[in-house]
Amino acid sequence: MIAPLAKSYAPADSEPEIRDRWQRAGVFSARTDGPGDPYCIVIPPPNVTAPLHLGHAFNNTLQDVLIRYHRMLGYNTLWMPGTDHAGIATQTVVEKRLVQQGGCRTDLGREAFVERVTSWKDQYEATIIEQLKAMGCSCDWSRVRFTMDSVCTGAVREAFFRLFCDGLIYRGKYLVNWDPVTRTALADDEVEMREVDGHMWYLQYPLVPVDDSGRSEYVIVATTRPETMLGDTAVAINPGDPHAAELLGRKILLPIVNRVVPIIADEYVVVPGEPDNPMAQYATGFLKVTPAHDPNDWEIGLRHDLPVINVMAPDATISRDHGWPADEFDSGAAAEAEPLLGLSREDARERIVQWFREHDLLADVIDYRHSVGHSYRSHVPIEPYLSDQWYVRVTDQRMTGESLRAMCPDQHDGPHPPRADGSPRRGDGQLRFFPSRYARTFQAWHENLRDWCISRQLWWGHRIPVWTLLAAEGSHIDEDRWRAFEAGHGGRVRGLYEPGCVRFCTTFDAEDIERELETAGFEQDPDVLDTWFSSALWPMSTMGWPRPDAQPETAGLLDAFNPSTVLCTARDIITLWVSRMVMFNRYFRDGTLPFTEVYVHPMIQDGAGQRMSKSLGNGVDPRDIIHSHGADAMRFVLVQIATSTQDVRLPVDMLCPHCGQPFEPTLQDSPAGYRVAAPRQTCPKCARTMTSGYGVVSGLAEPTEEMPAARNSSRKFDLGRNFANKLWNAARFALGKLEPNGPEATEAHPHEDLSLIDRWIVSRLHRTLGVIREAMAAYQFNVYADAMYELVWRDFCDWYLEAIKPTVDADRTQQQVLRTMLNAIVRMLHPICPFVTETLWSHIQATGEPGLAGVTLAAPTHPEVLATAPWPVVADGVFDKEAIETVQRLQALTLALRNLRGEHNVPPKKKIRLHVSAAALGLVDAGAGLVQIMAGVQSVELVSDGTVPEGTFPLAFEGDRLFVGGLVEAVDVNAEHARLTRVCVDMEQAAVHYRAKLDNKGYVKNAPAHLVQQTRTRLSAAEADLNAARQALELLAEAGA
RNA sequence: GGGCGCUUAGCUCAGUUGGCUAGAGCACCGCUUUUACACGGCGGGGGUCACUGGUUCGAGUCCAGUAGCGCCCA
Repeated sequence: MIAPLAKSYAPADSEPEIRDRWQRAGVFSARTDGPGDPYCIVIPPPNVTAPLHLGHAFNNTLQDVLIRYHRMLGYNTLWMPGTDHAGIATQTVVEKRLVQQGGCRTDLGREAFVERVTSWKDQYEATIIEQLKAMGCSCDWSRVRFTMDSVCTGAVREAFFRLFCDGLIYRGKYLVNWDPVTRTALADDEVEMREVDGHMWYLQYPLVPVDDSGRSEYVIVATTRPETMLGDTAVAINPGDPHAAELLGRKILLPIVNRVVPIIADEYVVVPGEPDNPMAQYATGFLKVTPAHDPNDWEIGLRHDLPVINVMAPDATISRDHGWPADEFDSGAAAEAEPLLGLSREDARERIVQWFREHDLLADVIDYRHSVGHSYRSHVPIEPYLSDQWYVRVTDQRMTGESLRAMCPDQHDGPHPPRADGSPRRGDGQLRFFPSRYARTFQAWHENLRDWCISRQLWWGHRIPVWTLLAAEGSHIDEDRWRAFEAGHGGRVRGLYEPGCVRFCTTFDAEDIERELETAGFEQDPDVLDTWFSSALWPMSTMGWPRPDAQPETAGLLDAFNPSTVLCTARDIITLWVSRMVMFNRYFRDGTLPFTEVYVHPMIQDGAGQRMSKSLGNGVDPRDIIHSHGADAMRFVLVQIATSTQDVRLPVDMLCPHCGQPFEPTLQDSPAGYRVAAPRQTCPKCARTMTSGYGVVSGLAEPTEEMPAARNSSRKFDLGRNFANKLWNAARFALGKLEPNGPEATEAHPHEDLSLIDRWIVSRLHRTLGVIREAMAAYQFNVYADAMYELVWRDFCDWYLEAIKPTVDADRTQQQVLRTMLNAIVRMLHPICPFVTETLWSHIQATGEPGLAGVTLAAPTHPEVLATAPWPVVADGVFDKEAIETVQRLQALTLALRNLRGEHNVPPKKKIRLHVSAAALGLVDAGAGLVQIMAGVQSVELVSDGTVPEGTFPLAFEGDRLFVGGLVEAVDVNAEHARLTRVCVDMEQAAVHYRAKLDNKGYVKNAPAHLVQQTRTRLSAAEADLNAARQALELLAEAGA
């Protein structure tokens, strides 16, 4: 019925069938009325921009481990899957393709373009889901969400409307990262900082004279962007500057435009010669302030209420039409600026510098290397550009205060900010970070928060649900009429009335109102919302908020699973995302948190230590690793490298698609300055060519039949593959030893009746379960993986299976221990390696009932599905300290004997003879044959003191002298002399070390008594072993003489 | 400039309240194709725990400083 196991584990033969089994059984679907406490994880939704790479595989593997582990522990689990529309990123990739094909977004039109992005999204959403399934993720696949599907859209509309009604959304001026080529705003993370060789220009600005003495006075400002001087509205000086007192209150006559601007005092200005500030060497003490074209100057402008003069058009040419006061031209003051109009930023800079030079106002120019933000799309420098944007007032105490108050008190530095009404609220103090240091990042972010600009000049995203009517030139808007309109629609629409302008925000499902508005001449805002707006709602929107019962798949979810248990993410997103989810969930759900724990895991880097990224082209597709090593191997290694401190470097190989050989790819520097695999690669084995992942992503090398895209791999995953195979073969062996058991086998096997090695392995099982329990409570994934490696490979395979080989065939009780151990091990490994364990499960089930006194392995809810099996429970009484200690001593003796065998090159099959003292004989007897089996010992005889058995070598063990015979035909005196000398040196060093400790009066006086005693014991053991080895050397000398 | 990390064997990394002569995997060197496994078994070599100082009976671990690397924020 069940085919015998193949000689080695072949993941590709198992994985598809196992996935089908899970799918058919439907065991990952959550039930809101399920038994057990809720345990819920909401997936950080991957972008639909591109397929997942190993960084995502890492993130999701850890989530799956948590989910599977808690499912087996009996929690009512939900892992909510889904994807993110990723506004600008996705729009950019699609637009890039369009341009490559000779098209253009604006030619296509908004609707057709969005359709195109949607089909891209459909493709990659499917790919991502397929990747997650291939990895074995046990998400609830009946509930997949997308940030722009109808349910999530409903949440976005509701949230926006409520914030709008509550006065938390407003419209304002904002400096955006403007890309003048594509004419859109960019998010901060889409701006690439690049080191640029530029200049620092020192410009002289004349002071407006205070008297008519005719004396010329100047201040000198330093700038890297002289062209922005056209928009200067002040010159700032540090209030601590010695010159401040005499200059404050004076005015500057701005050259070229002849604008009179004040000298103001601001702390931001760097004082020349200031120690510990590298900028001080370039500073003049005077800062030109251009609020419309520099973010820092914008802040200064706000502080001092300065005019804002924008001197550029959206294409970054100099223009008088976008905020430059007309009277400066009308009066003729700015006449000298007129020739500059229409020039590009670069040309204007040249002309302006030339003007200063000609007028003898250019004090100096020096070479200056600095970092400048560039558009990652058009690669031109970003222009900070003033425009109208929508904001969320996150600085409001209802937002940022609630977020800070959510932090658990021991992770919050100082007392929580008080709530206005002083009353405690649900969710207060419940949010905890792992590792705890990330709480500081979270707190610092909120304490320095600025309002959140949520509008984006894009087409792909949630369109802002605001309709605007502007009064026509010279006419008025009948405000009363629109107030009546608002009142007549029962709270489904909300107005914002400004002079010459009415805006309406509508709620979800208000298409009738929207049509009415459009008929009346209102236009919907063309912008879309920042992607993070919908992401911030993700823990609620996926569960159907605000109308969970409107569709069957979300009914009841919100009450059952919000707050979720833990959010798993990398640290780069704590501020952008975690904070906003906390603010929104608390705001909209009466203080309820989106999750109570945040686990921040390390980042996966490539072999050069660079972060793995979709756009960089250094990402490795998890399907490549699944192909080369199997999903379990990948997962095991990922879990094992999930430590709490270090990012993980992953050297990446390429696999030749022609001959299948792995090799290290040739690297080169990309234009953005990263180490990447050259687009075209040649196989060192077969000399044929292929394209790299970077080649494909960058478009520098299109894969063809002769030059296909190569898969990646990494030797890092060999460990996992070997481990899965090891388990497979251990199971194969064990299954061959197990006779089907009858009802009698499920009877209790009293623990004290078991043999030493059986008690030992069950004790190791008990201890391992404890280690895993503690590790998982603290999110120490690597400890879990290492504990399983140790239990399976070292304890179970190396010792237990070898030890029972001579006895297990005839010993039904031992078979029951073996059956129980195998069953427990596959359960315990299942969360990390679900495929190989699930594959073995049916075979293990077929051998009968597991279980021992004190060891409970309850039946799965679906007998054929290991994923539904309960976690093993081992009673504390089963732990046998004596068995652990005795086996440890026997292992030490075995190791000493193996070492001796190794030194003398004794063939594995050759048996040796052991002559021991009474004390050692007791130990060997307690082992009931363990040493004999493990060290290839044929006979053990008692030897009386002082006699040396014929043809033997002495061996120091626990201070005793044992003798080993049958090692070799003829004694190699030199080799043995060398070995014994080495033992003497080792033991002497040890003795010296311990003696020094004990000679230290402070140690004996202050250290805990048990440690001092331990040191004494170790000293005497080392001394005894040293003596034994010395005597052996003497004997050897006599024998050699 | 501020914040958070990191520096331990040739490589990639563990080492949780200070306490075994500092560990693992890979790589390397021997031996080994033994009826679970060569994706294996057995043995071995290999480290001034970045550097300097301090606290302590005792420091890879705590404190201060120095150097180098990385990330986040400005």
